Amino acid sequence: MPAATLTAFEPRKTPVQARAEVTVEAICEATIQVLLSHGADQLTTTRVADRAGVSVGTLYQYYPNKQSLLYAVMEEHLDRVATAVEAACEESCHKPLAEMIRHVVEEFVDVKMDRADISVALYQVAADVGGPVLVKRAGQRMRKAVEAMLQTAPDTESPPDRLAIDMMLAAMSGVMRSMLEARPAPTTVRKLREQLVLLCRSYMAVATAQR
Amino acid sequence: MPAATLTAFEPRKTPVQARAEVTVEAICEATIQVLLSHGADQLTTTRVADRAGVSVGTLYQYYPNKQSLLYAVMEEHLDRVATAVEAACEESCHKPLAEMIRHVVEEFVDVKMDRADISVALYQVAADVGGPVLVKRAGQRMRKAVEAMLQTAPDTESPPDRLAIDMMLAAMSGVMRSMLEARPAPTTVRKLREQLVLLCRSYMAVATAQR
Amino acid sequence: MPAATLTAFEPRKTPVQARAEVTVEAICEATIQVLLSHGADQLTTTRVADRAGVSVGTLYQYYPNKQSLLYAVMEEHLDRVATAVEAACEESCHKPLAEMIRHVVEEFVDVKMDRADISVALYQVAADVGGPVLVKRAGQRMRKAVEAMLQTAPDTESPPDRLAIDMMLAAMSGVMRSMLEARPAPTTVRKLREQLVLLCRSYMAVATAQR
Amino acid sequence: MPAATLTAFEPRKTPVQARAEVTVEAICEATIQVLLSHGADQLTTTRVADRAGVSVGTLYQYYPNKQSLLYAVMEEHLDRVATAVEAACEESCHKPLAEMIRHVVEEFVDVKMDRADISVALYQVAADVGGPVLVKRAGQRMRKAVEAMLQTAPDTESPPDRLAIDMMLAAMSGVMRSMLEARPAPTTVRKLREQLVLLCRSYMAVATAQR
DNA sequence: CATGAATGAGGTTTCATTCAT
DNA sequence: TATGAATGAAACCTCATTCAT
Repeated sequence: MPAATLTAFEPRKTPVQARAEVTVEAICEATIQVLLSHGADQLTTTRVADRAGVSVGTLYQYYPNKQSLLYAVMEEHLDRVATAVEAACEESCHKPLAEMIRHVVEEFVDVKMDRADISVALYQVAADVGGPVLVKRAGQRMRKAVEAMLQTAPDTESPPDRLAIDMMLAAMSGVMRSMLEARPAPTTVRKLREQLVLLCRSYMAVATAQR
Repeated sequence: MPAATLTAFEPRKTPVQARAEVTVEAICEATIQVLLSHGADQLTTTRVADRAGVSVGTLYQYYPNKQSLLYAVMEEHLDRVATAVEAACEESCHKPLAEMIRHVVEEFVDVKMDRADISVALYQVAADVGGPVLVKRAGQRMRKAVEAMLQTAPDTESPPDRLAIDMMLAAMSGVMRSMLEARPAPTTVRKLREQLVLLCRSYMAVATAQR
Repeated sequence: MPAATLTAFEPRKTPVQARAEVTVEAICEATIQVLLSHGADQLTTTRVADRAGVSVGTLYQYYPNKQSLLYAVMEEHLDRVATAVEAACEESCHKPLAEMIRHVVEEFVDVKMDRADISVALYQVAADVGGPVLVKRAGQRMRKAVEAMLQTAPDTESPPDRLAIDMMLAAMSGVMRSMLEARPAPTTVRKLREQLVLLCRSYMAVATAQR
Repeated sequence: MPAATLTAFEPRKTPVQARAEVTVEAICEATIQVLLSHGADQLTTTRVADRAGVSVGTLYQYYPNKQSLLYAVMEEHLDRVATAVEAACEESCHKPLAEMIRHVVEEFVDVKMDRADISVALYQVAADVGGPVLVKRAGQRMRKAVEAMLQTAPDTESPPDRLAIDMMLAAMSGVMRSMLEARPAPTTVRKLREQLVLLCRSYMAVATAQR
């Protein structure tokens, strides 16, 4: 995959007028809808524009090409997730380790489930150019946030190292993905979330003790 | 995504002559190479045929369409993984829980790393039609194998339930994926593998105690 | 031949802008030209587009597939013929039988000869999916028109039945076809037309007497 | 349609061995079956070979190309029809005009209906290269035969001219075609055949009187 | 700014035909 | 002679993108 400068995916212009704001939002939402209803390989710019109720020309006013559209949707989603995790981390500083983990895990699961449709839709394009980079970037933000939080844990002398945190986050992603693809009932979601808390806690406990 | 009969992905004919056998293998291998060198959206049947050193026509003698090609490669890979895990489970019956987990996890990591190229390549097409189904199927095989193995653990009265096993497998997949995408050095692989053993062990311990 | 929904041949969209109107007409005309110059099996969408002076893409904006193109041309032609016959029938109501027949036959021959090129071209595709249906439909329109006309003949007590009218129409078609394929000189056309009038008149006379 | 030497359609070799005879027959029959079950545009050499129970290679032993296959089937069919008409003509020499017509028309209808499947199947390919020529040739044979027969009619001083005979034959073809495509019940066939006799008789009467 | 007609490169797939076995 | 794997030209059709209105 020839790396193609990532700047090529930046949106073309930031909407200034209110009307434009609405249009952009509609296009993003339409992208997700099309992704879910037709699949990644059936996603065409015309279809997205149709769904959004605008013409192709208009779509190209805001996004220089198809990739940038997917890139933007993905970026926004990952940003929302990373931001939520960061917030949870900050709120949980200085609390006991077990509580920290619970908060972070629950927040992570909730923000993903909140827009489960987007999460699922994006798995189809995550592997595209730009996807892995964005995922990595969001991962690093979360890693840093968790790391900082753990430093403040009152009941932990030597907090887990980076590698352990990455492990945990990777495990969380894996569980999340398998959950999303199974489209479970709300009660099941709660049960799984609880189990994920346990999984992360037990691993963090081990990873802490290790050092 | 209207489900489109899965039979549409079945290979067209099984080669009978010796040279045909070679051809089919070459096509599969070429598919992976192209996936890695050009990416999923640049994978064209012509390119695959070229890489395999045959004509497009020949490719279509064995696979009815592009999807079936990817489907076949994926199926084979997932089968290899599931089979390896099943074998590991069988071998570890009646051993202590900790040993069971180590064996299974190590086998899983090893079989994935053994053909890391394929694993990585397939992440790009896993979301396509047919992918999720195959993944689920392989997941179920592994779940059953692990479940059966755990029943024989001498040091565990009430083994973890299905949900817990699924959790663990999902976590393993997530960690594996993040590992593969980072393309780590062999020493790092070993360290990560060890950590994954710890993660699974600790969770299994908790999940067992719970009941 | 599994019947394949006929709706699959409907034009894709009706042109709204003026230039589009021109484009569609050019494509239809080009189809006939290619049919005549290259034959049905050498008719390719690219060739038609070339001849029409547009790109393939444009062709596919208006016709969902190759068949629909031929279907449209055929439909228009048959409609023109059926309409002409219907008009002739209406005009001849209440006139003597002999005059009726003359008028209808002459109109039929003339409308076919008027666009002899199209008539000939379409014989090549008439057997395709959709063709027979359209032919039958046009045939029924003509049958009904003739039937209604004959009811008003002042010199005929019991007009010929459906079967006889169908016979006559079939005979007319057969003669027409053999005429068109022979590409006769205008004088010959007039002679043949006159003979066809005689043939139809004599048969109608017999068919009337019969009852 | 660039005329392409017609010799290109001649069968490759005449089978000498009995086994080959069977093979050739099977291929011809298969051609018709495929034409009827799949349509002209779905007729592929492989499909015909499959249906005939031989390999493509074998098919190409007897026919140099696809066209020659269709050509051969068509030629045989038209020959059978023309021969039947010629025979009928000869048998009817010196009989009264009305009887002549009845015999010829009935023979024509019967020989077509006898292998109605072939007749129908061939309408699909009649327009192809070679088709019109063969049709014309058969038409001429029939025209000559009818002409010769009419010369011997005891009750006709000046028999109809060529043009009139061609008219009649063309009308017969048209009626036949419309009959075949309607796939009528045997009783209907008899009724239609009787009507066709009337049509031809009445026209011949007129055409005779005219001179 | 918005529209949507037009473009055409390029992808998928078929199939007549050949030729080594 | 029969087979059927291999070929590759060429067909159909899509869709990202542009630009005149």
